[in-house]
Amino acid sequence: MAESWTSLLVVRKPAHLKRMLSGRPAKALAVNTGPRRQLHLALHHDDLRLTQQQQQQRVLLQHYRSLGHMPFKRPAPVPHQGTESGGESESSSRPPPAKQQKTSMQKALPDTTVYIVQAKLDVGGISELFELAEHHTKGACRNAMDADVIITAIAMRRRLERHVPWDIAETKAVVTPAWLRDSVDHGRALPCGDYVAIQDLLETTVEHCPDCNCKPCACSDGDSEAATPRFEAKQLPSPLSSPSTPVKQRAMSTSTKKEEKKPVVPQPVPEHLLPPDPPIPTNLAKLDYMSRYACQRASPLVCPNQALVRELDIIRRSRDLEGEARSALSYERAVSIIKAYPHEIRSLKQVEKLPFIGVKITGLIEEFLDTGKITEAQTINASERFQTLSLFSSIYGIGPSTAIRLYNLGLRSLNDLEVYYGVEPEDVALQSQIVEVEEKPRKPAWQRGQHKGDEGLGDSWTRVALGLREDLAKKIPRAEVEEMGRVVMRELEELEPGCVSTIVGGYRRGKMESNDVDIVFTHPDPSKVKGLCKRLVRKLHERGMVTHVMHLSGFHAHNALRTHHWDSLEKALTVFIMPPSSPFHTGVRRRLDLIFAVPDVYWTAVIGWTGSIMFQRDIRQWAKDKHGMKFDSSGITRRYDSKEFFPKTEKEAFDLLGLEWVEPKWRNADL
DNA sequence: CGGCGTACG
DNA sequence: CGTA
DNA sequence: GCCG
Repeated sequence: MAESWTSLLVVRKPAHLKRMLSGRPAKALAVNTGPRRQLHLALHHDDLRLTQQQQQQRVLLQHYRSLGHMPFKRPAPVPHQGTESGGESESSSRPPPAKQQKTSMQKALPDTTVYIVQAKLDVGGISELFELAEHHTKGACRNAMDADVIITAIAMRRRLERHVPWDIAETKAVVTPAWLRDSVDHGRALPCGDYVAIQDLLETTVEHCPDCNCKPCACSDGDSEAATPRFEAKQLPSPLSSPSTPVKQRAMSTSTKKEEKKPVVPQPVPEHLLPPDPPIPTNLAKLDYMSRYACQRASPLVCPNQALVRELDIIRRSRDLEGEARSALSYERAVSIIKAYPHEIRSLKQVEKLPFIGVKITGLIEEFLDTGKITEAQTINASERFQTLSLFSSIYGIGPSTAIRLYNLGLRSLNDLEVYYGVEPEDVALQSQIVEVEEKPRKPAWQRGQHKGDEGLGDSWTRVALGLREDLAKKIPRAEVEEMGRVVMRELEELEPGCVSTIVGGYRRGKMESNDVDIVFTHPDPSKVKGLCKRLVRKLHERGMVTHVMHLSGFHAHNALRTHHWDSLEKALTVFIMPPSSPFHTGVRRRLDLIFAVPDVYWTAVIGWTGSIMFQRDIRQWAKDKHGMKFDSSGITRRYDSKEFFPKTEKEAFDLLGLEWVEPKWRNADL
């Protein structure tokens, strides 16, 4: 069913290239137009000898270079990083860009109000147009109806109709972005006929063009808020919380102040769906750092033995990458138990009694106590193999198995991967603009790869992921996480007033920087929730804030007798980009996960998505071992009679399982 | 020696 | 297999 | 790799 809007948008590096696409006719370009196809074929066979592979690689690389494009700079293969708690130093945490400089120059179009259709524009283009609009016109308005001129990169009527009602479009000049640029350059409105965006609208566009004679502006002043591309966002510099305090968002019951006509009383959100006020403190004395369950321990973000834990985690990651999942699990547990140990470890005796510390790991700790390091970890970390596998599996969609396969093929760098997956120089250039890719009914990865066959080498999905990596590798500062929450909430509020949300994930556990943003939503009225996820994603997508949808699922309720209610959640895994109107706009794309839960399972969803992974795992384990209950993010079920429990608050869920209350900031059971 | 969290695409 |  |  109409997945048309689900199409993926590939947006890249708008910065310096955006000018280039100005006059060009809007045109969708397939990612997979590969004159390079043949070249891939040579690589499709797994069974080629390795040396042969490497030769192929070399040939490709040479070819690549001969094209004269040095495929954009890559962040140096992260030597691994993260020092102490204050180990940012990333360029990512730069302050929000100062708002555009107010020029006092004469406006080229002082009486013209424009409406900018963001669809099909890349971020750079959007922000450029908004800036032009702000500086050189009367302003950009929020509703097409209020504008004199509509600016769009869309060329097809059907497509435009999704964003602007046709009958309104017929009363405006509808032009391409080039019109605004050129008009600004010329210091006056140019004839719109030359820039008409959609042929069907040529006549009306000419008729309503603000060139030559000055028509009265149609944009009502009543819409002052929208007239200048919003400054509201910066109003609230997020007094939100101290770094380690978890933050939940309240539904802003004050939605649209102008519309209060209906007897639809803005019914207050039920207390229990909001975070407890005052927050519930953790009784550390009741927790037990010796417990086998992470959910019974207090695990701080940074522990007294952080250096040791980091060494062990290197080994853990290595085991994971090498496919030794079980071994990795043991290291994970060891890390976890040490993370909760409240003192600096000075002697082996302190450690020997801890669970999950066996022979092997005791030995490693002993070495660490003696020498301050663990040789095995150092060796691993210094190895090309480890560094490369880490790098490869940092790409979304590439896990340990694929990483090893690629490594065995002789690939070593992202550049190699790009060649292998057929990212071409022209693609790189293309990435500055919008590229549409059909959402293909692609077979899942586990069905390809089964030895021989096509391996899905030219897999456009992986290419997209490669292109995104540079951005997604960057950490997200807390303040930006909060802004993302606000921005998304604002859109949701327009869609369905009265929603409640909690930003979960590492952010909620107090991390200063996050790798992604997870938000759990609900609405007091359960019937309002169904389909909301898709609707929100669609809206964000139309607004240009969601550029990719990597996964989208609705809930199947308790249908098949198979497994009961599994997934009474809707979730969307997306790529988000801050709108240009936000003071936090940087153009860096971020992973954003949206989870919609009916109110009954809201708090279990929040618990589940708050993590950490080990904490979550052990909650499940605890629920099973001690209570014969099954816990997951969509509910708590008693195993013998399948009775479901729906805790009304987060604390109630802990009570139900006989667990001491543990604040999110004490749930950092993983490194 | 079996089990290690669990579900989904 | 990869992701949450 | 560790536990029961």
